[in-house]
Amino acid sequence: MTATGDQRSRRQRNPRGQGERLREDIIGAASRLLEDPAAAPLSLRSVARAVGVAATSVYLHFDDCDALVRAVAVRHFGDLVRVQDEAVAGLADPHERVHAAALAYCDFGLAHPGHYYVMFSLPVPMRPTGPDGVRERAPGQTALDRMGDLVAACLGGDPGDSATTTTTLLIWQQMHGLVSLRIAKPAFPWPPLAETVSDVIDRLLDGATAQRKTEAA
Amino acid sequence: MTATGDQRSRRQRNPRGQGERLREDIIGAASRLLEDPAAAPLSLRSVARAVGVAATSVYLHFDDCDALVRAVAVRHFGDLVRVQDEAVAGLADPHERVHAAALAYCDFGLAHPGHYYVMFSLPVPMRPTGPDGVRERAPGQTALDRMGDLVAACLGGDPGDSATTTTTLLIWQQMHGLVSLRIAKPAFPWPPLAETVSDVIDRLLDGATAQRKTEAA
DNA sequence: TGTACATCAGTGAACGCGCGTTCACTGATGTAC
DNA sequence: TGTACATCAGTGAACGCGCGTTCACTGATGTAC
Repeated sequence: MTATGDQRSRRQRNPRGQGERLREDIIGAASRLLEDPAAAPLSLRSVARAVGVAATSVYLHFDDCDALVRAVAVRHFGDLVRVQDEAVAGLADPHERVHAAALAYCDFGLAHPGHYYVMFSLPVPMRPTGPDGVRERAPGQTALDRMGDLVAACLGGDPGDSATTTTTLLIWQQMHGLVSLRIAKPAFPWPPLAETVSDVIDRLLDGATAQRKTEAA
Repeated sequence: MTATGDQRSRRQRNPRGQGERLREDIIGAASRLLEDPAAAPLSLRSVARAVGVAATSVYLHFDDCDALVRAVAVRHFGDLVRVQDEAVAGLADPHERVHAAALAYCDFGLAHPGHYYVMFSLPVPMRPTGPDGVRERAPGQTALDRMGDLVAACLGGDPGDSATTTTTLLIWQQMHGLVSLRIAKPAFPWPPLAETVSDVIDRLLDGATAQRKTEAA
């Protein structure tokens, strides 16, 4: 119980040149408020209250609530990529690597349902154009590309070929369906997670190799 | 342009004994307001305005906004079952029937993204207990059971056996992932719908028969 | 070394709005006697 | 046949609340001369 543990107290002003630290604090507080997927929608004032700052101060770093939510999503997309990278780090077998990455994805989503919801379900467009009107890279693209590399290694193809991209998309859709349904319907009698993931990844990968054989014949 | 087309006009009171018709009108108006998944969250007052009725009149039929949203979801779960039944009606081949039902599910979700969102993504619990405290049947259960029957016919098993329920769940998760990601990420370069559905349903069904062979050997 | 000025990192009061919820009320239509 | 009463299907004003957004302001810290 330190003094900084009291979120309602007024926070001390940052020293000169450190104004960007408030930006990070705001993203952190918004992230905490978004942890519960069933909580009330985020408001500028609730974030300001959680940070211990005047409501107007949020405007110093974010145009509006959507911009803040996008920043939270971007931060957690980074976390997701990191978690998946760590999950496959010690593994050599390509199949094992795909299984591990898929399971890590599901674990991440189910451990942070509110953040997962913000990343993949909230109808807030992901900054389709940058400040110069230039189309930016979608923040989740890196996670998908990583999975594409793992699948390519598994199927013995290039990350860009048709079988790989198709199978990668199917895996993504499957993992997303699994996670978001478990979040939305917690009362449903879901089977154990690891078995389901292992089973379905095998089916999707086997389907790709079966198609390759048919095409070759 | 009839007089009834003006949603802002005050509506005429129902005749005696027909008070339940307002309930249907409220559900209809709420459904229309929920059509756009990116629209503002439903409010009692917006619904009352759309129906042309005083805000307090909504209370005559619904305890709160969540109860109304649940009623909208239940109505559309009924539509989903109907659409899937129609899709398989003329088909005899068990594989074709699963494919048709899966495609109908996706078409339904993509044609009504806002309603799909309310049914499967909104964190409003689906009336977990009835008025007597008795646990009620989840409104989406019928749709899932129907798919279970189709899959059972395809795999040559019972609707309740392990291979069937597992495969049915995987198909549901895949369809849900496909639909909800296309709704949430419309800018992504998605492949043609029918081909994707056909491909992945084959992979998931083939995986089940492959497992059965392995177990038998 | 002093001092005027600029910049930085915010603050605080005020606004109008839509919301959920409450309360007493209304006016048409049926029904008992 | 008349009339008092009950019921039905709503209405309308009012409340307090939290919200996004605006505007001018503050007070500490640096910097030019």
